[in-house]
Amino acid sequence: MTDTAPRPTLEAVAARAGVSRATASRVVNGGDGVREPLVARVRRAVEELGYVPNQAARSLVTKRHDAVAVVIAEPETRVFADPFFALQLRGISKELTAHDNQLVLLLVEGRDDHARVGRYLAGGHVDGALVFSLHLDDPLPGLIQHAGVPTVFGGRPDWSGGRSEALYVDCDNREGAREAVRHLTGLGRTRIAHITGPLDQTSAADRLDGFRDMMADADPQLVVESDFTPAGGERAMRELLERRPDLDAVFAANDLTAAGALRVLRESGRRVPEDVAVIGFDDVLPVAEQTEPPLTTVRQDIEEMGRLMARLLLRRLGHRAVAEDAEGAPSSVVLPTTLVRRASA
Amino acid sequence: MTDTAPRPTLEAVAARAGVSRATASRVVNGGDGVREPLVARVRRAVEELGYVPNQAARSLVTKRHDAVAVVIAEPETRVFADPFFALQLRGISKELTAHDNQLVLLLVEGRDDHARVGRYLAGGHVDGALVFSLHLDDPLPGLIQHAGVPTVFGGRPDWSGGRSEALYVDCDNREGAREAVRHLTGLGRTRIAHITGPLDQTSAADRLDGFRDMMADADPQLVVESDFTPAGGERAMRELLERRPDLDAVFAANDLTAAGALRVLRESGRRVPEDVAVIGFDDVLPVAEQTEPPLTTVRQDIEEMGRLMARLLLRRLGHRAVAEDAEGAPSSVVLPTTLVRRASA
DNA sequence: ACGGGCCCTGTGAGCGCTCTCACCTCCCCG
DNA sequence: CGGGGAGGTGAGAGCGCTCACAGGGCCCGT
Repeated sequence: MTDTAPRPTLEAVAARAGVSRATASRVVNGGDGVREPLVARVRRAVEELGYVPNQAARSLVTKRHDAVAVVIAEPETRVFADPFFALQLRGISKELTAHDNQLVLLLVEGRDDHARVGRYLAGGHVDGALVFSLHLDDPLPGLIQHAGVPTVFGGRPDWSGGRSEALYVDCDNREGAREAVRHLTGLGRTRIAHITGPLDQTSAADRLDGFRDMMADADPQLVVESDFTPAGGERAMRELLERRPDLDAVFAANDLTAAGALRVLRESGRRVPEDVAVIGFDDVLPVAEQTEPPLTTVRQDIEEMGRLMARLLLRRLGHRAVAEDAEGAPSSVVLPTTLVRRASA
Repeated sequence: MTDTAPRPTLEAVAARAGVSRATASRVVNGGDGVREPLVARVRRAVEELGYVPNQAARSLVTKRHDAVAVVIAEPETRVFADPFFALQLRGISKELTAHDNQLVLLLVEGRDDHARVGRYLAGGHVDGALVFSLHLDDPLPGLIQHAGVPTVFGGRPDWSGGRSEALYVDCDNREGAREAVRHLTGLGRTRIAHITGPLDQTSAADRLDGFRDMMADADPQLVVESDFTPAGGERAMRELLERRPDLDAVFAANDLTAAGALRVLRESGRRVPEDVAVIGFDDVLPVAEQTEPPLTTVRQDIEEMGRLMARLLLRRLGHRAVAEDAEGAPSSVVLPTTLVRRASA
């Protein structure tokens, strides 16, 4: 089956163009230092033969793979409900594609899987890795560190102390949260609740910190931990309503959670935003625009974050075309957030 | 930077174990035909040295890559709103991982991108491809055909005539649609509307066919084309309500569309399911369970479909471990659907 | 007790590419 | 008009692995 004729080699191209393999190679790799007539002849031979370089052979000698692994460590919960990763992936894909790098997707499914991923990364199959969604106790960073694979993290990784040189791209979760609360207080709300994300993730923890920055002496009852899912949002909202039926605003740690909260509020007969103002985080369009009422939320440019992650990694890997538009050593990036006003607050 | 010590080679392992490179290789690849004491010695050497085979060198001689491309050709619309692809990806990832294959993700972003993908596939970087979401006029199948890359499609590809040997995995869209309508008529509904998906996709077309099978002489006004998105669902529902305010049921081509329709119905003051029964398709949990009311829908096992696609491809590629549990030539698979009753119909 | 065969192990070639280095051509300057 | 140098090109090695094949030990049959 699939008995494709053997693909032409550089040798064949060289022969057809009447040059040496070395010259053919030079042309294929940009053609610097080869005189014009030869360049043209080789190019034509490539064309006619439909030559495509054998990446394996090339990697064998260059030790580069032009491939980057994307590690997503949390398929259970978020990935499939939240367009968040999909958007980042898209940004990453665009950037990698633009620089002729491949995207190898590694979905980590469970505890044992970490070992597999570690082995893979250590195996030197890819030039670098883009890693997402680390929980506090995640063994992955350690493994990666050990593997010595250049890495950029999506979201500030949490490793209290040490290894602070890790590169990451994040949005300013803390300031975004402050902005949300500021908006709520600006609306005259005083009994503002916060439904957090899983606090073993820095994004959730940072947002909580931002909330506390503004609400230092609020009733601790007004904060309840959740998990970034709609169902979790519902649960948290019910809990909140029970504890403090008089609350007049809710800052949910992400849009999905807000959607769940909104539903419970409606059930309970509250009007949004009249009785309770609700604000989310992320501005994931299909969610934020489709809630009832449409969600006021803190926007982060997710796709751009993906793009930046890829760009950072490529620079870290010394990719020429990427390095030129930015000098100096690559460093982590924290993007600003913006408040998007819709109807819910 | 990242000046990792050079990774050990097979040569090093062989030396340490006191055997030849060939024997070391045999052990690394399963150890058949090597006597026990040697196997153990080599294994230990591998362990101690932390040896990982160089995939590039291996591929260079075997011409296998143990990597499969996943091509998703529609990032604009669905991928990011619909957990559909994410779920399939997960199934695919699990299956590939189980057989030590890598997943190379190719997101196709536009017209020009097709060429890039075609080139990549033709380049022989991967052993096979899993391709999603083909529109009628998609050039991709042609390119792939041309590239001679073993491929399995997600969803029945549409190429009227020819190339019918193409492998695919799909659910029984037509029968699923019939089942939906059957349920609705069973509820005593007679003025049943259908909001389709984009009709240049076979899944949408097949569902429409199924609808027509049951509603042969329905008012053609009751069918309106949409695009599988919530916003599209809203638009379609409004249109429908204008055309036939007396409709008493809606079969939406997917859950997202149904969610949009539900919202418009509520706005218009209709009660669901009392005034209008609504049924979706897919049973994408975060959507179907979270609508108001929860959505009755036609379930397809999306993750399983992904798993099957991968398995089919692996068999097609002659993967031993996969071939054993199924005899004969691999053939396309059409999975049954099941009706999931919730509150909306 | 001896030869044939089988099983196991090692040797060597070569996958397709890049890269170093030597060589050769031409140009320019003295 | 000749020599030095720069720029262009080619030869050859070798990346790390697998695979065909050769060769050597051991067991069995007679």
